[in-house]
Amino acid sequence: MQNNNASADRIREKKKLFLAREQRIIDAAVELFLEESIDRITVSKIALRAAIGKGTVYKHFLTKNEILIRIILDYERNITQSLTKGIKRAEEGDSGAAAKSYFEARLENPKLDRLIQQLEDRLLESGDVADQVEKLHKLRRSNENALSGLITKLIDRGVLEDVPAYFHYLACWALAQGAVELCFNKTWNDRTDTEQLMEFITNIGVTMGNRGQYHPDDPKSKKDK
Amino acid sequence: MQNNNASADRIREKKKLFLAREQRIIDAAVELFLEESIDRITVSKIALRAAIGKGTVYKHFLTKNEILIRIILDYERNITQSLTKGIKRAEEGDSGAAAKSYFEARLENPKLDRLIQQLEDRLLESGDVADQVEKLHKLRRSNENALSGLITKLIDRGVLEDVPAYFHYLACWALAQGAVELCFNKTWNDRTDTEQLMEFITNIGVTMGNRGQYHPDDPKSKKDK
Amino acid sequence: MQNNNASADRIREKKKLFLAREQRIIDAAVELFLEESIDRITVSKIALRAAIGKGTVYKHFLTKNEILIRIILDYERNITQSLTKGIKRAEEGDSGAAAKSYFEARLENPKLDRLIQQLEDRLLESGDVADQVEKLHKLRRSNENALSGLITKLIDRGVLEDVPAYFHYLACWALAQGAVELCFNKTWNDRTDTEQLMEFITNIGVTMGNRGQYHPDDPKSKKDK
Amino acid sequence: MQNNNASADRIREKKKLFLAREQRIIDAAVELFLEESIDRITVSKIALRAAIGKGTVYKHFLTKNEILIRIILDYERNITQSLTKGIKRAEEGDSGAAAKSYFEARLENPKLDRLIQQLEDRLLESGDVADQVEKLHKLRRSNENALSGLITKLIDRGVLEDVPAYFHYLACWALAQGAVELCFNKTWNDRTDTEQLMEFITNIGVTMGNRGQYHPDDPKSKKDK
DNA sequence: TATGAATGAGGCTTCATTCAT
DNA sequence: AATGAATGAAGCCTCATTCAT
Repeated sequence: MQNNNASADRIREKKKLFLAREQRIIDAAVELFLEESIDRITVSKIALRAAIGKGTVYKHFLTKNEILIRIILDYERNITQSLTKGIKRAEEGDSGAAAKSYFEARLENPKLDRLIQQLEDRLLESGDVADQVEKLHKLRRSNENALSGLITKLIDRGVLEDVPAYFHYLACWALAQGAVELCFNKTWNDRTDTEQLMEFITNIGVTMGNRGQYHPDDPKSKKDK
Repeated sequence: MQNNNASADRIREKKKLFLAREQRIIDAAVELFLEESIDRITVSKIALRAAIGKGTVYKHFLTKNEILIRIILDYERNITQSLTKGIKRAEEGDSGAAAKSYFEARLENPKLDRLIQQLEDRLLESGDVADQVEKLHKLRRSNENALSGLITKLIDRGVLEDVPAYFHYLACWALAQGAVELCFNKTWNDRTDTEQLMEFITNIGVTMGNRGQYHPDDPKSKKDK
Repeated sequence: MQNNNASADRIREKKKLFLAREQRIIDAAVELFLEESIDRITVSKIALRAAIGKGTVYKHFLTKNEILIRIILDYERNITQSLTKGIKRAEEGDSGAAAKSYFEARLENPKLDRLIQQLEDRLLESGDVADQVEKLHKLRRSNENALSGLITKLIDRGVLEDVPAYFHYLACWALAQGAVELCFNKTWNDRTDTEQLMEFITNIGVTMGNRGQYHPDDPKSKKDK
Repeated sequence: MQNNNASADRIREKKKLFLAREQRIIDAAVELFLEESIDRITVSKIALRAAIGKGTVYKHFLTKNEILIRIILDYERNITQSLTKGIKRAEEGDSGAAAKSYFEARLENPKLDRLIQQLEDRLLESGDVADQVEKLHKLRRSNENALSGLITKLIDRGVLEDVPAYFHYLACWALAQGAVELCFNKTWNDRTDTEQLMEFITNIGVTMGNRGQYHPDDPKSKKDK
């Protein structure tokens, strides 16, 4: 009995170590990706940074791409959490809270957010890890569902423009995506007041799609304002 | 005399052929990039598609990256043209025309626009062709200057929010950038009504930053609406 | 404890194997270089001859040139050993021993010696591996220093002509260099008595620079003999 | 008749231009080889420097190697001339004149002499242009013959050691070869008094092989001195 | 006749992945 | 179980030579 306990403990202990090491790999990879050009990060370098053998990496991840998708998923889960909180606050009355939370989460560490986008580009093009990618899409769609209800209510209450709910959500996503890109585009990123600019954009994100701004097929819409 | 003319003609003819072939290389490259993962397009494949020898590519471009930057510059010049026309119309009275032109140009062929962004990412990370990249940035900054005057006037006339002119421009850039990304992000691009969505976003782009939507440091700003 | 020992043993064993393989690469390269034109030896061929994968070569040497410099250094170290012994014998009384040892070492395998010279030419022109080349020069200069003392003594004893010590050393180097070249110059190397010729030259090397043969600025010097 | 003359003139004129251009190619090649690493000189660069089209080079030389062998032959012919004069003077009484002329010719422009050696290395290894190489060897052997008579006389007169005549010639060649190498070997060529060193070596070349310095198979020979 | 654009074989190097220890 | 040496496919680029104009 005691033996069983002891061995069970040992197994649990090992599992914990194993998971910790897995996290070390992920962390090492993210660190390196943030430091240097993505193309120049090799599995060797990741192993070195994680202070384990190259072969060991392959005990945790079947391919290099599995590391990438894992990084992306971790990040997306983080975004989801923030968004969930925002939705909750929005349902409690603060109509812009969801969008705000979303923007803040994505702009909190724009460099990382951009990295994720780039990893995603590489990954989707490569074609493998299709099942993992599907997971990512499911996660995002679940966010969408959570939002849809909220947005529909806001449309009903006349706060938001009456277009399909996901128009609002995706416009928001697009602006956030672009804002992040903006932060790191070499053409623009020598501005000194990035912070205020991001605030400006966040505000646009929060108010865009509000009623009174979009009047399809109505040539007089502009006069209405 | 006749001889001179004849030989001059021949030389001109040759130059034309040479340039035509250069364009064939570019076209072949773009085609392939649009068809398949960027990483998987090799100089060999480009040459094959352009129906020329691999070595010939290097008569036209010093390195593979020079092909990429050339594609990007060609595209950016195209955008610039559209924008210039839009600015002109805006100055003739249609205040939203510049933003509209810009969005339309970038969303006309979103797949290509997205390709350009991705090529740029790759290129900047690679580090070489720095001088060509500088050209690109100059082109973009010249666009910015052209816009600044217009935006300033619109701010003075009270149409746009009173923030630094480039806030408006960059917000616009960011939304366009994100919209393009949206079109091809695998998570979202199975929608059927992408066109209307893009119209929705374009409209946001045209109206965003208009007065009455952004009230920094004013907690009551939302009530004002 | 036993485990530790066992694993330490295994590690040592591995290191030995690794070094053995490195030597195999070197040997294969030298073999090939001696068999065929230097230009035609590729990394692929070396790997093939060493019976390893092409990529493995790069685990041992950063570039192809590193293989070359390594061959050169190995050879130069060998020469240094012979020379050191010769200097020792010279200091024990046999005044010509140093020069003799040097000539014998370089003429022992003239084909190899010539290969080394050619590799060096290629290497210096290529420009990289500058630091390794510096090592080579240091090695040679240390030989020079070892000789300088000896030569100075011989000058003091009136055995050698009173010119800067390195005149003697470098004249010796030059003759040896030329003798090697001679062995393999296609114009001359169809002689049948190369061995006696080399003996003749070695003797010149041993006696050249002896007093009574060089009288700079002294028009009567020839009469003195 | 006049027509014939005129056309003959034109043909002669053309031939002259053709030969002049051929020389331009040779000169351009030598210039470039002296300026930069041999490997880095391409046919393109040579044509550019000679201010003609690349294709035109191939009207004059069947392959790149033919340019090399031509440079070598031109140089060797030059050496031959100097040597011939030296032999003449030697036969008029100045016994060391031949060796002296030879050394002076080869050390007059050591950089060029070394280039020739290097080109020869490249060429012989490459295997083609065998017939041209044969020409080179013939030229050298004819020099040898011219010398042999002289040397035999000097041996008979007791000036030179009684060994096969070509021993003397080849020892001389070897020392000259090595001296040139010495001038440009990176390990040694930071000396400041190269000129005196070369004078020292030339003197060795002139006196080496003189009677009284070489006593094969005679253990007492050293005491004789 | 002179040209130079076109060619493509072939070189060096990188790196994800495997597997014996 | 962890390791890291070994692998070889695949990429980019060079350049001697050809040939149509």
